[in-house]
Amino acid sequence: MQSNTTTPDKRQLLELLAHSLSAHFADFSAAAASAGLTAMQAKTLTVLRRAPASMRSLADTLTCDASNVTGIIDRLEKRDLVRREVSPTDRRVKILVLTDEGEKAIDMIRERMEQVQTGLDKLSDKERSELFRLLTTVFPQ
Amino acid sequence: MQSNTTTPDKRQLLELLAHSLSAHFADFSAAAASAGLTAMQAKTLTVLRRAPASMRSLADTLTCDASNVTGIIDRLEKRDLVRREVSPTDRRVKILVLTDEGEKAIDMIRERMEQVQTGLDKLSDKERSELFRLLTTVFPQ
DNA sequence: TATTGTTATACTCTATAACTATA
DNA sequence: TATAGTTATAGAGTATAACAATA
Repeated sequence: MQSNTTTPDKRQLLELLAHSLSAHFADFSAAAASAGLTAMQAKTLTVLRRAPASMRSLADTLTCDASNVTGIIDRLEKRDLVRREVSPTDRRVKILVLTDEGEKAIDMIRERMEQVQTGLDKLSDKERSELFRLLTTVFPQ
Repeated sequence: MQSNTTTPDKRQLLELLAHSLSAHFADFSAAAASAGLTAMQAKTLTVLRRAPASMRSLADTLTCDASNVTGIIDRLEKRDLVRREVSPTDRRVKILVLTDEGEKAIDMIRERMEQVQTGLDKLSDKERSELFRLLTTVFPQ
């Protein structure tokens, strides 16, 4: 079986990527909103779900200025989703830890995403592997 | 040649999509910033580059409330990148048209994106076609 | 001296609700 | 009445600069 379409050029692929990622972001925002969170707050919880982090390293991961993280964490801490702890080795550093409620919130959002993103279910195992490989090539980790 | 990796599950694909989204958005924001624009302003110019649109339809395309569009267009119009015209058929409707300078700005950003997104250059024609097909399947237009 | 985190400031984006002018 | 667009308001994210505490 052979495709009868011509190879898409770089511009077409960029437009499709923009559209696809935009759709993904809309879904993520909606999933976050279903837990009463913004996309940025949900992303922050996702990062801290993997491992606790300092304010500094969180700012690097979120690629935003450190001054922004203060406000983001303030709002999450006010809702008992995140806890600030003082580092035992460097008293300047705050270690950010997810509370049990914070873990529950991000796990719920992640489940919601798996329910909503039905497009991925249309792919065969072989196609999933190929999409994974291609995206990793285009956006190296 | 055969891959020795197992098929990624849905969660892994979702995480990769999130990572790709972040990387692409960071690149787009940087490209927009190089023209002194925010990502939202650049996206607005991208939409209007295809065809003029009313405030209402632009709000639908940007998936935000109509009240936001007023401010976004205010700022773009103040810099002579966009022009409001009154619709000849319905005097309530404003038609948004890109100025020559607005066209120049978004074309420059698009060129910058093509230079920056070098990941796509790593793909063969066949891989580009396959990525296009897979993304269209997962995120239908 | 350098780094971590915070505060102050200003701007943009966001949704909601109330308003106007047209249809 | 219903729709298109605006205004007012409040909250969230953003960068910059200045600051205190600690290394």
